[in-house]
Amino acid sequence: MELKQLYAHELSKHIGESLTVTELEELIEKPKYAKQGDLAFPCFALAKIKRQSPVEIAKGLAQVIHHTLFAKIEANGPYVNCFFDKHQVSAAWMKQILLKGNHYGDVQVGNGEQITIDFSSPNIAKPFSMGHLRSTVIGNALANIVEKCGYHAVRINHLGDWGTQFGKLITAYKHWGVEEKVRANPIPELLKLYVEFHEKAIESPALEDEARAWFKKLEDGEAEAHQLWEWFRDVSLQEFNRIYELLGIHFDSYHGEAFYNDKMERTVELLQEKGLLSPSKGAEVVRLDEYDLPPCLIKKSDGATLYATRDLTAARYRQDTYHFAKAIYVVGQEQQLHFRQVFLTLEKMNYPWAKDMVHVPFGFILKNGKKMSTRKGKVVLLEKVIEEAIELAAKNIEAKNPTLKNKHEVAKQVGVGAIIFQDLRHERQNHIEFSLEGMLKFEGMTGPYVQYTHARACSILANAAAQAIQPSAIGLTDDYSWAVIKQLMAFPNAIETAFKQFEPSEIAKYVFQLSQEFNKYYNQVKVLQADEHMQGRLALVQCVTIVLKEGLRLLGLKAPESM
RNA sequence: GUCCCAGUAGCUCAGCUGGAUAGAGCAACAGCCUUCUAAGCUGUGGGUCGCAGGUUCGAAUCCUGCCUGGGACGCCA
Repeated sequence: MELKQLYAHELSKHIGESLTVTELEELIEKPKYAKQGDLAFPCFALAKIKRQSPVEIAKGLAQVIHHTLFAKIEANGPYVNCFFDKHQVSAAWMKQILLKGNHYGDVQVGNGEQITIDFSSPNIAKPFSMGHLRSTVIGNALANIVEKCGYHAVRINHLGDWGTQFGKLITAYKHWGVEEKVRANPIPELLKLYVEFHEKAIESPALEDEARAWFKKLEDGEAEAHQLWEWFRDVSLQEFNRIYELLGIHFDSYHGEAFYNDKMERTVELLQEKGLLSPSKGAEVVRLDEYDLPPCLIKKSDGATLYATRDLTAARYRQDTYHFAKAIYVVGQEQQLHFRQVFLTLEKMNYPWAKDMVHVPFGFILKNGKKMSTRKGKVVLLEKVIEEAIELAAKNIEAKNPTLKNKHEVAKQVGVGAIIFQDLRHERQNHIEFSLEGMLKFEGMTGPYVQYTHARACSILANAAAQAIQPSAIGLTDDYSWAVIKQLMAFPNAIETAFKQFEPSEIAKYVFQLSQEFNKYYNQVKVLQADEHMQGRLALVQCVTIVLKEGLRLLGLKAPESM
């Protein structure tokens, strides 16, 4: 923030060499209360160096600091509080936002380098549950944020499309499957078959052998096995795509586990060549004793590879293909150990890019304080919840704005927005207690609240345009505008923090706060009132729509102009 | 047993690299629509910041120990 630099610079002129400008900048903070100004410099550190009372130092500094952009410098106890010239600063910032439009807040840390983001990654033939929602929504937001920061995002859906379960699935299908049923209702049918297999296998263990045999055939590329596998994969993907479509999320790659099958051997060879492999209880592992970690398992005792092998292979493939500057994995926190092992193994393989691997873990969705179990069939289906949210949004529109055009589209945007926002407003590491109620809430800290704020603002702009009134970045000085301006100024900062911490909730919190300030403003100030400040107020409103829309976009929400 | 994460208002959560009076949203109660969309705004009540020590001018924030909850810990992913 340039004003902070400016303040640090001005302070530095009177402080001398005891603290550098950057040190000062780090000390300067944003006061808690508006009465305390726009920036505050606490004098404790200085007091220690100069062996003077901080209160005295503050008093002294307050008297000597002057700048045209500062309206007032005030000593308040041990703090030197700085008040900006609202007229000048607000005019300048509004002008900047209007000029940059949706590029306001762009942060140039990246320079077109690629960042791969591995997220969503559902398992074929299994329902898309609430649990997958987190990875999907967080990953997508991170991809948007990363792009906002100057990188190129590669969205990768690492599908769970391989493994012994396909042997079981094929076996079950051959015994009890009906093609038409699967075709009509793929995932539920396939899941039913999968469950049936497990039930029957308890009584007739021969099924397990059969399943193993089918999986072996699949691995050997036998025609029928491969054809069935491909079919299961296709129909599952079609269902997933329906959900991605609803959520407005797309991927650049669907290379899942199966894709790496023929590339695994090379990874094992490389590990061998580098002398990292050691036998252990019949298996092949990479020891990580020096890190005080359990070994990374590469090959089972029967010679088959494991998921660590697959992740190592995928990492190498992605580096070769995309030359990523960072490779992000949006995967649940229960896999933290696994990723540490994989990343350290890459490091032992001497890949310089091993340091660019990052696991972005997130908490579970809990039900009654416990992890939701897929096994017990008590899964809540995401699609159902989305549909319910859309329906509720439609009902609201009917009640509150029945003449709205494209009702259906808006209902979709609002319903989906509620669900995405409900997830992203929480810090990703925290567990989330599953709450249908929470996802179907449109008031308070919700997506619809922010969308509604945006729509209200748009409505003012539309009314103004109808009267041929143009916004103009004229300075505003009242407290309500100023609160909004300050919030607008904080946008780039929110983005930077979100990027540095891989934390979309920073943006969610930000757009909510901006909405709050704007709604207060809206309630207190009549924008379209013909006086000399009207065009300035209009500019403020327009800035708010720009920033809200862009913030929502980063989170993956649409911003309808009316609702 | 070892390691990781969390414990703030009745509920769900903020609180930035320690700083000035502990903050929202739900829920409860009381107000505000002849005026730009009331999916909004205003007000009231509600907190030993898990417990105990320590670091210092100052700790919800940093360190140690303990308690509670969740998770991970070799052939599943």
